[in-house]
Amino acid sequence: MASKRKASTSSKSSRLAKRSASGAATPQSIGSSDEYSAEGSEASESEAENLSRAVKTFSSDSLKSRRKEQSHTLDREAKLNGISNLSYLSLKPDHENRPLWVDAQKARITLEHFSPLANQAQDFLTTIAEPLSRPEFLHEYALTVHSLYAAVSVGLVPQDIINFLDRLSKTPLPEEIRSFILECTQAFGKVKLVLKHNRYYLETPDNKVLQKLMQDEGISAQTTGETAGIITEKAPKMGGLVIPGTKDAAGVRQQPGVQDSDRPSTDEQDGTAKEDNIYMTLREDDDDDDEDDETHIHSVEIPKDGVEPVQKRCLELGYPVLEEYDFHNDQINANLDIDLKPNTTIRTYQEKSLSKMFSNGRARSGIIVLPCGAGKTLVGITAACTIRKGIVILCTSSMSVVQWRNEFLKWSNINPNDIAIFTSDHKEKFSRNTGIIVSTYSMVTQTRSRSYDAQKMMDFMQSREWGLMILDEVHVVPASIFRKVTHSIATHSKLGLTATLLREDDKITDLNFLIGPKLYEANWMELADQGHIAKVQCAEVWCPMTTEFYQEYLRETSRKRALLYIMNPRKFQACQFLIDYHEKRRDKVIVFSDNVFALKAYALKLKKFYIYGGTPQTERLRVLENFQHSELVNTIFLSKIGDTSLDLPEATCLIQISSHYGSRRQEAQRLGRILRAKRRNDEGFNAFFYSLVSKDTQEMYYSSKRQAFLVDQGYAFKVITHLQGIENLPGLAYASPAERRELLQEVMLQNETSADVEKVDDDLFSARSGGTRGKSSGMAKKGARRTAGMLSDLSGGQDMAYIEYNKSRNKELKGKHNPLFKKMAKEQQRRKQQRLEL
DNA sequence: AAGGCGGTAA
DNA sequence: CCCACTACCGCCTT
Repeated sequence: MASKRKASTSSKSSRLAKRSASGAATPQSIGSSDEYSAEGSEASESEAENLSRAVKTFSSDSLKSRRKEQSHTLDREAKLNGISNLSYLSLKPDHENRPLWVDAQKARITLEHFSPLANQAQDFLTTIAEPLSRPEFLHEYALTVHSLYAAVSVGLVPQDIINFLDRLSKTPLPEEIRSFILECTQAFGKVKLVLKHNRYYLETPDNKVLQKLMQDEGISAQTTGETAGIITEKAPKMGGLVIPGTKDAAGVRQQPGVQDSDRPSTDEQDGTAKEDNIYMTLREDDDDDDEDDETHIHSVEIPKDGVEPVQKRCLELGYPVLEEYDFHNDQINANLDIDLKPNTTIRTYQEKSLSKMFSNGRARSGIIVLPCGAGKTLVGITAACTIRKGIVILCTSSMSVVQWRNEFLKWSNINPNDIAIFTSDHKEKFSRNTGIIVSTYSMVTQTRSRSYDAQKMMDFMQSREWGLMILDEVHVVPASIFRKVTHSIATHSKLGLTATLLREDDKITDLNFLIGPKLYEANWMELADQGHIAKVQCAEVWCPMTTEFYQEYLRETSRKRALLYIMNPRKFQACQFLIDYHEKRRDKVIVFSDNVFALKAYALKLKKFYIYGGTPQTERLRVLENFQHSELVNTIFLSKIGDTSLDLPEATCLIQISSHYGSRRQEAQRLGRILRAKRRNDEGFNAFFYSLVSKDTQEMYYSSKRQAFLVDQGYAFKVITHLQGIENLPGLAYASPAERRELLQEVMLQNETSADVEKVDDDLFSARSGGTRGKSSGMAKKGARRTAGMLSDLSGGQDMAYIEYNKSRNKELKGKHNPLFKKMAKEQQRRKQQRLEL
């Protein structure tokens, strides 16, 4: 649940370990300033200062993470000798067959991923614990209050969890863990919010709990009035409902509408079956235990507008309210005529995630976490096809609104008239008595005056009851405004979808009561191994600062430093080289830059198209279209517009040149842009992800922070300190000190006048002929072509103490000018023409 | 079609 | 600890 994975010391340490392991560089090697001496010694003093700071950063990090490392050491030793360092506990005789280590003090669980039982264990662990890091061999999980909450909410009882851990642990389950689980879970899952016959009920099998809650002023205040009073009735028998693990467990299968062909292929079913066995055996163990408690349920009705405060209050009291929707028995809301198309197949993990949602025959609210490109949309659609009531879908941008609608039409048999779009320029309604509405968060949460149509539409949405609300990119919801959606529209259940359930603030835990617990989180590496998403080679390219730039860097206030390390000529060269290399491999390259100035500067200098916020819609589309289909456009530059709100074509290589904040979410999201890549190279990678980092600057720190999430997902970042052959790249930019000085001046000028961005835009590279903002995106005027010829002048080249990365590359790196430029020039002409005509 | 505005991330 | 700061979004109005 609490996917609040701050870039914790633990992740840092594992990252550091990885860096050293890659053999390219260790933190210590930063200390050797030899590399810089070639370029002038006057800066060396301040450099040394900076270096020692860098070293200090790393070492203090490693100090902080000592605990983690210790635990790793324990694990390693334990693994090697078969002797437990958790020596206060005795190993079970057959411990070798059991894959789990349970650390009672930290409530951590370590899974030996090489164990034959690992797969079964992993499924269960992701249900009951928070995955901290999942590299190749040892996976670490944390048992937390939130993760146990999630476990209970998908239908596990405490004894399930204890039995499971006890069974798979190498040692007898520590008493602390046992009591921790019992303590946490006794209050969880006891209270449910159920919507029956259009009324909300707070429901619990434990009358004492309800009594206790009713004694709370905040809650009783909401339940007085004509609806007051506790109702006690017999609990519905599990009749049509199912428990996790039985062969009907997957909610999708209960639906008669879902065809047999939707079943996973046979080998996939094996996986499910194994998982079933675990559940089954566990169930047998405790079948009798919870029988007596659950024969009666006690409930109290809550008026609609009381739901939100009660929910919040219950959480504060330690009784988080589960939301479930008994859609089978909802006679009030009209059924929606929708099914998956017969030939639609759902992948195992998609089915698994949905089975968490529907395992008891009701729809429970919660969050499903799948990496980009793993088919989140199809999960949402299948959920919609299971519930088959009115559906609201909320997205972050109007672009994805259109995509969602298209996906619905593609995967389901929904009548196009039954699925309506509600954005600023589309205000449709569905024609019949129920249907699907796709909208944006901002449309629904609009605080200021609405246009007449929008108001009418909102009234409509609020006047009726919806079966399911799908919250796309659900990690945005904790923002103060967006969270309004969770109660401004009446909906029986909520499904949050996201690839990266993390934020740099701590609001992510709010999702627990705003939407529900995390029902499922996929393992990126596993999906990559199964071929569902691309295998990505991640690399961090360390670019030393040139002397001139580093001097200014040290002089500047932190505010102005960013541009210096982004515009670092060495970084530019690395970027140029990588683009060249990957274009020759026929890769499609996307270059990301947060900084718009740098974005333009890079793109114009390299004569590539770029898209940023100010680029008009038509031009964006044209550039993307060309990038996707034209042989001539193989590289585009994108601002952070590409992070979210752009429907990007498939790329196979991604280069990040500026990323000066430590946003793990952004990093993951960007990586997601290449997860759909299909083509495979000799080493088995589909795609490449480079982060260009200026050495010995703040960027190093941010970069490691940003990578924390991906590292926890099991990605290894290779450190590259030398791009083999870069010195010989024809037309290498900024090869001469004069050019670099010129660039530096431009950067300094930009820093001076950054207030007046427009002005600088216009004259800095004189790349365009006036016009309003955005019109320039595209390319430099023809004629600015740089020629090779500065190669002899590579005075700065030898100071790059690079280590070789890949020997086999750039055999064929003989420059040949791309006809792209001509084509771009034509394009530019045409655009100008168009502008004149308009 | 463009600018104002309020909103978000970090 | 909170706040930087910039770039971006979508919606509404003109």
